[in-house]
Amino acid sequence: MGITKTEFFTQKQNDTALLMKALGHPARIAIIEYLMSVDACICGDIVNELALAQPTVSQHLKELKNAGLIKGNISGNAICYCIDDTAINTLRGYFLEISDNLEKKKNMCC
Amino acid sequence: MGITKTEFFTQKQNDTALLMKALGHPARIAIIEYLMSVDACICGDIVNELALAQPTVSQHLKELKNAGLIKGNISGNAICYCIDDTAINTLRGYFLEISDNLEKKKNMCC
DNA sequence: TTTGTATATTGCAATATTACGATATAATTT
DNA sequence: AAATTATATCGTAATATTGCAATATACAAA
Repeated sequence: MGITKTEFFTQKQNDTALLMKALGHPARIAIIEYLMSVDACICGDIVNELALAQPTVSQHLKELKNAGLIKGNISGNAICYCIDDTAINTLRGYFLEISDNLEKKKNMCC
Repeated sequence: MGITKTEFFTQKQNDTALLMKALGHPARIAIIEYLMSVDACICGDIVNELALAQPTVSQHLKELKNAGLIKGNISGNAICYCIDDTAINTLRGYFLEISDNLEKKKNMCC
């Protein structure tokens, strides 16, 4: 059907999946990496950086924003986007937890 | 168009996006968390766990496997799936790096 | 060897995503 | 105010994803 059955999963599982999904496109990875590499962060720079059309970049920025991965401040007639550390820290914690867990039961399986 | 323009991004960006995308669905998050929670790991258990039909679960397992997030060993007429720590460590490292980077330039932007 | 059990594959309908031209909005400059 | 600049939204075509019934495969047990 193409429709995800979110009702069968926990809130946390759905939230985690949404965060990961938002990062599941190279353009959005590139945006995050670009925002990480610069101090100033204006949307126009991202459009120039990405080799995608401006509406496409705008759409990707919107998805990152909806997921809570970036935040945008209006700054004159431009918009300053930057990474939201809350989401990043959530994901950092998530993978640290899995990694620690795997470390503990090394060679217990497969 | 619906087709991702991978040629505009680096190999690493595309690879990272594929890993993230594989985790961008609650069923696949649930599978990873289930594999983490148990010592034995047989596909049938996952089907019982998930409230999704067997072909659907099989498809999600395939995607996780293609992404390198899990590996499967044939064990009799069942298959033993478990988490591949290499991919998890890659993700852990990725988010640690971003997190560290954000820490450094605290309040530099937005 | 037939029957059962476990998993994968195929085929397809419903829905979502990607990309972008055209256009809208909103602040800035002239 | 008109023109310019920066970004968002709309509409739409192409493609991808999700989910599952039906079926195939492959091993195990009787």
